Amino acid sequence: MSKKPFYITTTLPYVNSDPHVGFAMEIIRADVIARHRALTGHEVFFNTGTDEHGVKIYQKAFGEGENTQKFVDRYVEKFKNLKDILGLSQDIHFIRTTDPHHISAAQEFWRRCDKAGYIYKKNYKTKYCTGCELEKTDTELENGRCIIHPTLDLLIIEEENYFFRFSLFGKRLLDLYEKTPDFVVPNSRLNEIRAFVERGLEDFSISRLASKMPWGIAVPNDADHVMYVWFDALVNYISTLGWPNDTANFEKFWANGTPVQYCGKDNLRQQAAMWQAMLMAVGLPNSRHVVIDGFITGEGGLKMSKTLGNTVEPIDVVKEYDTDALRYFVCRELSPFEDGAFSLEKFKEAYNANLANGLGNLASRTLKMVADNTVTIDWKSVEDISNAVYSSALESFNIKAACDEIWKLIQQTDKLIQDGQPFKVVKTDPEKGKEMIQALGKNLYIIARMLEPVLPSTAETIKKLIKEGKTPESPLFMRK
RNA sequence: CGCGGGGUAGAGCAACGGUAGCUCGUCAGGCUCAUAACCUGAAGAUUGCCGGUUCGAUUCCGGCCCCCGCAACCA
Repeated sequence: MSKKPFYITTTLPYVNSDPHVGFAMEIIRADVIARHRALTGHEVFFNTGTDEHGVKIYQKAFGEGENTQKFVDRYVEKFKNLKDILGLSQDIHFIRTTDPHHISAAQEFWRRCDKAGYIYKKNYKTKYCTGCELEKTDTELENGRCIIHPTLDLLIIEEENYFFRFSLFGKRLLDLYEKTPDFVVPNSRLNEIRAFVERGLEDFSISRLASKMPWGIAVPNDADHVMYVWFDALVNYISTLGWPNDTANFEKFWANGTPVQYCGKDNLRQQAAMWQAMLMAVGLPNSRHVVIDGFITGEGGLKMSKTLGNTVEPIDVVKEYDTDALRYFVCRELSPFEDGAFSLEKFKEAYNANLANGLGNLASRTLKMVADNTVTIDWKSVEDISNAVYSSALESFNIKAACDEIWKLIQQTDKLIQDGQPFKVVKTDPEKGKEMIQALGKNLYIIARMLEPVLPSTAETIKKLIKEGKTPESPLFMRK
């Protein structure tokens, strides 16, 4: 039986700082979807990587007196380490925008865009603060002045940039949203991007002067310019597949697959509009789904910030609680599409209630009865998951709803034990008692099967214990 | 009239035109297989404010107040 191709990617985090919990959430969720697809007969191509060009990285490396390439090489390792820290799929693809293949792919993409007539040159005005010696964007200004140097006037600098004719794609983008209403998930974000496109699009700049900022991919046939990092970075979604050279993988996973892109809500425009217009410009098929995550906020729903001291480092959480606990929190305790608050207090509460007391305790009590009464669990009979709510939730990227379904079964099984009291029955009517325990064991196996995409290592442990008829040597999740 | 999200029990969330549910916490009872875990029950909400539509609105419409994020060349 040939497997259906399935492609999923995260955005590429920018490597100017350590991986933060928001990206951890994004990639864990993408991993859950990827694992679910792999478990349901798909051949999965799961992409992530690092975005390594641009002025911020150039400046930061410069500021630290380090060679830019060495600087990014060093940071990339931190992102590659996420694979183990977060328990990601072993076969995840990791692309760097400094990979030679990606560089040539981005240049080819540019050429095709240019050839199709969607790139042109024009003057571009920037605001420059002589205090910071930096160009400023409007968001970095207050009352038309630099926040750090409010007494200085800003210099207006004019330079030539290449622009992408984004303005020509409004109609086609709206058609795309119209034709595929689940193109952007959730629906509220589709409305948002539609409203944005309806308001009218402006062409955007896609290059920078190499004399000012050399850390970028060279623009074909113009040594004076490098690509603006957005243009370069977005191409990774297809360069990772080998495009334009390896068309086999591209055809299979992108053109004939259903490419899914996960991203944070700050990336809505880039992923759901700009990138889609770029694809249209070169005549390539659009993505199939763009799934938008909310932000993780700190205590009290406030933006996480170092000064407020409400930041949470994923690696610290994993050190104290383990990978699956973090995966659990991200998948079930945070809203699947809206902002959600992450505090250690909340984390501990959820951990104790649902992993230690809920899942872990149920596994302990069930497995104890199974082992003490030497009951053999007919796990093969429940190998297939036939829970429609669970499956359709995962297919529509509502991981939380899928998890709720698992915890519903955990609760039901706890109640089954309480109501039926098999531990008592087995003493007076062994046959009937064992039958009841057999049913509990099957339930636990179903729970483990459903947990596989979400808590892969815990699921594996439980399945193994059931098959061997053993009890856990130590609690699956120690109470904290 | 820039855009979007939100205001529901002590806290965090869910739901929906027709008795407002869940988790944590609190109180009472039960069970003992289990990680002082598990099960049951109780207390606790005039669903931000005002008006409208309706037999009936928390849910639809209008207005107002408050909170948060974004406002594209910030990668």
